Amino acid sequence: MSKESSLKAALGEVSNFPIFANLKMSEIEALCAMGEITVTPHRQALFSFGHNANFFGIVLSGAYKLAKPTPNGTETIIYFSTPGDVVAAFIMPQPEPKYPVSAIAMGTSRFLKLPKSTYLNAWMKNPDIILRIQNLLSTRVAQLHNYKVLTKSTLSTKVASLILDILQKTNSQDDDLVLPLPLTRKEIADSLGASVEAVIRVMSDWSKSGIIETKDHQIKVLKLDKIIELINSAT
Amino acid sequence: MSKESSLKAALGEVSNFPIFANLKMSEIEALCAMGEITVTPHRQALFSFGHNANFFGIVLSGAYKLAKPTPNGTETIIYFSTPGDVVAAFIMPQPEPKYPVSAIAMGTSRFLKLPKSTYLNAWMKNPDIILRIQNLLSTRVAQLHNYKVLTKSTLSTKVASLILDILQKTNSQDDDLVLPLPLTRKEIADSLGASVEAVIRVMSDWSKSGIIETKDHQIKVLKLDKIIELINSAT
DNA sequence: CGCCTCTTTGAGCTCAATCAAGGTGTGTGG
DNA sequence: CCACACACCTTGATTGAGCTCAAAGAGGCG
Repeated sequence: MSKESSLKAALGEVSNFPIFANLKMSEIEALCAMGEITVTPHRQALFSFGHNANFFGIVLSGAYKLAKPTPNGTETIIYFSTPGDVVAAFIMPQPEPKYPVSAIAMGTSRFLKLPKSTYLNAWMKNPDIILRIQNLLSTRVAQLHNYKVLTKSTLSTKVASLILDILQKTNSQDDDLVLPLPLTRKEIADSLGASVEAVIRVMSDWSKSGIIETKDHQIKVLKLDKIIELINSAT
Repeated sequence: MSKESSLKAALGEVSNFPIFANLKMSEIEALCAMGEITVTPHRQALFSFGHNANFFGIVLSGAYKLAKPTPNGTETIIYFSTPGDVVAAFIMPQPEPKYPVSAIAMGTSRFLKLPKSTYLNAWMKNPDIILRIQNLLSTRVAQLHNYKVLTKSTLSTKVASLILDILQKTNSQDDDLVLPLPLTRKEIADSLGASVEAVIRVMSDWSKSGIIETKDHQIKVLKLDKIIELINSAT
C-alpha cells in the first residue's frame, strides 16, 4: 500500500475518535497533514525518554505504555495509551521539546505519526483542538492527582483503582468488562510503584475468589462491585 | 482603598509575573478585567474541593496549598502555589467546572480573583496566554510524573526532592536557600503521603547533622550538596 | 488560663519489599 | 529439531521502613 492511500485509510479511522468529533473532513485532513502510519512490534519503542521530540500523534490500534526510567535502572509506567489517545502533543509548542517519557508498544500497535510542524501550523491554529488538548491534559492531571491520593492506601486498593481507571476510560458499556489491553503483572507493578510479587499475590487472591479472570494477559472483571468495594473500603 | 485603585495597584504587581511577561499594559488590563483582590487569612480556604468553579486567579503574595480530601477524612496536598502562580485557570473552559482541589492559605495571603467570564473572553482569545497556560500545565504534569517515579524511594529521598522542587521553582539565585513558604512537618507529610512522625524523624536527623535549619516554619538549606546527594543515592 | 496547632520521642506492629527457587511458554540460533 | 535464553508467573521465608498509637512539651491566641 502506498503512503498516500494508507494515510487516506487512517483518516477514516481517526475521524471516529473523540479528539476529532464533529469536525469536517477537510479540517481533519489539515490536522493530519504529513501524517505517516507507523507499525511498532511488541516491546519496541515508538520514541524514547529524553530524545528530541519532532513528532507527536494518535494511537490507531494496540496500545503503548508511557514509561519513565527511574534512577536505579528500572522504569515507572506513567500512562497506558489506547486507540484514540493523542500522545506527546502538548510538548510540541516548547522551543526544543524532548520526550518526557518513552512510548513502548504492548503487542503490535499502529500509530499515526504527525510532524511537529503540523502541530504548530494546524493544531495550534484550531481553537476547538486547543480546547480539547487542554481538556485531555486536565483529565490526565486529575488522574495523577487521584494516584497521589492513593499513596497511603493498601496495594489491593491501588490495583482495584487502576483496573477501574482503565475500564472507565474505554468501555462505555458495562456489560463487557475486559480490559482493552494486554497487561502483565509486571506492568501493573511498574505502574503502581509496587513489586511484581505483591501484585501477583493480590491478583491471585482475586482469581481464587472469582473476582477477576486472566487469560493470555487479558484481564476480565467478573465482580465489578467487589472491585468498587475494595476502593471505597480504604480504611 | 477603593476597589478600582486596589485593582490598579495589583496590575503593577502582576505585570512582573512570568505569565504576563512581555505583554503590553493594555493587554494585561484586559486579562485582569473584573479582577478583585481577596485577602485570605491563615488556614482559610480560598475555594473548596467539589464546589462550582466560577473564578480563577493569580497568587499575589503569601502561599496557598492545593489539597484534595482522601476517602478517610485526611487530605493530600497536591501543590504549593506561590506568588505568580495561576490557579484553577485550566478548568475554566469546562462546561460546568468544579474545583478539583481546595486552596488553603498558608499564612495571610493575597489573591487576584478573576471571574470565569474573563477567562473565556480574554484569556482564551489570547494565543500567547493559551500557550503559557499549556506550558504551565505541562510543567505541572512533569512534576507529578517525578513524584510517581519516587514512589519506591525511601522517605528521605522524597523529602529531599520536595525541598529541591520548591527551591528550584522560586529561588533563582543559589545564595539564599530559604524555602519561600512556611511549611509545617504535617504539610510535608501530607504532600508526600507519609506520616508526620516519619517526616519529623528524617528532618530532625538533618537538623542535627547541620544539613538544614528550621526557624518559625521557615526551612533553610545549609548543605545543598547533601540534599542532592540524598536524591541521587536512591539505590 | 485553657485551647489549639505543631513538634517530638518511644514502642510495637504490619504491609509489602527483597531474596530465593521453581515453573511455563515463546522465540531463536545452532 | 533441540537447546537455550528470555519474559513472565508463582510461592515461600525473611526483613525492614514506615505506620500507628501513646504521651508530652512548646508556642500562639482569644
